[in-house]
Amino acid sequence: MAYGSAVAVGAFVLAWLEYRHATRYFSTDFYIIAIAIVFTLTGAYAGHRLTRTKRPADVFARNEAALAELGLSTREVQVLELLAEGHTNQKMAARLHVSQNTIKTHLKNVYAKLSVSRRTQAVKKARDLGLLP
Amino acid sequence: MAYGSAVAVGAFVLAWLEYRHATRYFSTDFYIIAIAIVFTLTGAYAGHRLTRTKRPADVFARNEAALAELGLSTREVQVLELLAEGHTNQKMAARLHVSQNTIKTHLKNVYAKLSVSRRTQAVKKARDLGLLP
DNA sequence: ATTAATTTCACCCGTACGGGTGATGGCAAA
DNA sequence: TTTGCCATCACCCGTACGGGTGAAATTAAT
Repeated sequence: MAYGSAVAVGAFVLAWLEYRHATRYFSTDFYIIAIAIVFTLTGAYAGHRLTRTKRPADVFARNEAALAELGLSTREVQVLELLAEGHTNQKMAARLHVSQNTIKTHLKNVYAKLSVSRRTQAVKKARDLGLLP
Repeated sequence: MAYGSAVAVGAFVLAWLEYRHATRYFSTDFYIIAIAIVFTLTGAYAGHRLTRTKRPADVFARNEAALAELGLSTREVQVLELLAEGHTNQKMAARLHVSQNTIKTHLKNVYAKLSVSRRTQAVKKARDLGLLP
């Protein structure tokens, strides 16, 4: 890839410099310094390309430890996710095919386990604990 | 720093090699290749150190473009931030030294500008737009 | 100087939400 | 089998919240 190309270019430059070297047009020191500079830059570019972290495909990993410690059930986590999406109790009920009262019950349990009293606080705390993206 | 040290070491190696070069112990090609390798590695290290992004101290950069496009005022953004913290209208009012009615007014404007109707939705949308961390 | 945007505040109304209590059936572990 | 957790649902009560309207003071731009 890019590194290979860079190495190829470097090799070419090296060969070219050696050819010129044979003509004794410049001093040996000049060639050595030139080579040092060229390869430093080549290496810098390669180092940059090869070691930079790839971010885009950043996948969320739920903090299962915190989840277990809090004792949140699967249903409660589902409600928590819908909560973070900004849904009303009504829409959550529709989404999970249960009554609003059931949603309210789950929410109360979530609030209790997260030690909060309002939905925005629940979302924030869940996010801080790594329970939500 | 690290780059400076690397350059110093490289310079030393260069000097050392030149010294040895004077003795004609190895061929010129050997020195050139050795220098190429050393500087490639030095450059690779420097390139890695200098261009890698510092993730740990990841600073949040607000999406000013979206902010301007939505026409959110500074006060409205402040309320939005407190909202994301999970505060009630009462606490927001206390924090900003204004009445709850003022907070409610700001919130209404925020909702209108974000095209949402509830606080959790506002927080989610603001986050998606890069207005909040 | 007039206009426009911002910030502040008030009142009313209706609903969404939070808190408490209690109840049912299922399912799994002790 | 009994104990405990989970999921489901209901009712009540009170407050927080959302929506509408209106308005005054301040500041910035025209």
